[in-house]
Amino acid sequence: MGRWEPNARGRLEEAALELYSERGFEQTTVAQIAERAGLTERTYFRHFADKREVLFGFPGQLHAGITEAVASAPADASALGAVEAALTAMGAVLQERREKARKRQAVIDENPELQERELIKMATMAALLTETLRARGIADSAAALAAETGIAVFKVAFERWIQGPDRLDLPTMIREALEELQSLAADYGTR
Amino acid sequence: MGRWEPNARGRLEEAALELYSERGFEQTTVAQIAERAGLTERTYFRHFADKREVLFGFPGQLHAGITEAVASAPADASALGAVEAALTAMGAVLQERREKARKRQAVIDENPELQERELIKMATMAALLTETLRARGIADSAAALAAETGIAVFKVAFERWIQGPDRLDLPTMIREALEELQSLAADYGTR
DNA sequence: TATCCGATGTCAGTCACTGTCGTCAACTAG
DNA sequence: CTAGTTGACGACAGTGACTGACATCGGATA
Repeated sequence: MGRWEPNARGRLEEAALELYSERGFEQTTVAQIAERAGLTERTYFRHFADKREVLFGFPGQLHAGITEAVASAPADASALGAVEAALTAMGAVLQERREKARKRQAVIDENPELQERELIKMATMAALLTETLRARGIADSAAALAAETGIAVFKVAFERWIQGPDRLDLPTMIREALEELQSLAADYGTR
Repeated sequence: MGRWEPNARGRLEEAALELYSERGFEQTTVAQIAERAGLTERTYFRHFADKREVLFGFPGQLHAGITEAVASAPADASALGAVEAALTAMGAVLQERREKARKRQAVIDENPELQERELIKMATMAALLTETLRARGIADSAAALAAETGIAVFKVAFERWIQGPDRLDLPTMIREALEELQSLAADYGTR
């Protein structure tokens, strides 16, 4: 056994989510999180770049899923078809941890600073998605547009899912939102 | 004449943009900005909520333009048609201050913290746009989707505009990006 | 066994941001 | 004209996020 308890990072994540839920993000200090995790403030900052990042560790895991899903989409799929594959793959991952996701989202919804961080994570995914689409041979402009639009669709579907009843299926809701967008676009044409 | 030089806020904005451009955002302290503007650090924080906000004052002016543009769109316009009106109105405002916009964007592009703030400003506009569309009688889900998608389109068009040659017209580029999205959506249908 | 390494603790320091209070010109009521 | 009020700012002290430098020690390695 090591000199310290294992999984320091995980303990910090857990302690932070608890404290942020209990007393709010602003009312929690990093020192308190570290203390609850049995560590020091300095060690917190060795694991997370700042006070917010502790809530955003696992989106990193989604990145691998995105590239993978797009890569394994059928070769003849359209740009938005490939996007659909990526988004539903992400959705499937989230579908597992619904309760944690909901608790986390409740904290984020209460604090603008956290919302900023969430947005930039989404933007990062959009950039990654753009890159992956380009790798499929999709033209630059179409790739960027499809990716940005896809993320917008994901946001809408995620919000509906997290706020709706338990039985909802996120991947399904993503597909529905995409189809909805399609019909909006068709209407735009006939304006 | 007053006890102090007029337009303290404007002087702070100018000083900040200069310093951020010269030595970078992180390497600039609020005290330095205040000093260049002939004020104190405390006064800076009376005008701006934090170190970043000094770059994001004028997007607030865009908000009025959005609601106005959507309101004055033809009654029979589609959801994305109304969005087009809002986006091109914003585009027209930015078209005026191209040089300042470019300088500002260069600073933002260098710093993730500033990108976060920019993203949340965009999200705020999306929310406002959603609200305005609902006021036109567009269904909730369609309004949110149209607004989010519209902002995504705006981002793409803005980037092309700010990075492209001087002669480009932002409102035109917004319309082009919207049409491009439309064709992407049509392709999605025939996948 | 000697040495190195990696994760953590300790401590001092900077800077973003806030609360409080004092100052003084301009404005307003009488 | 005088007294009180207000608005914009300066001065000062304090908290907490975040960083750099260095010490510690169990475990892996030569």
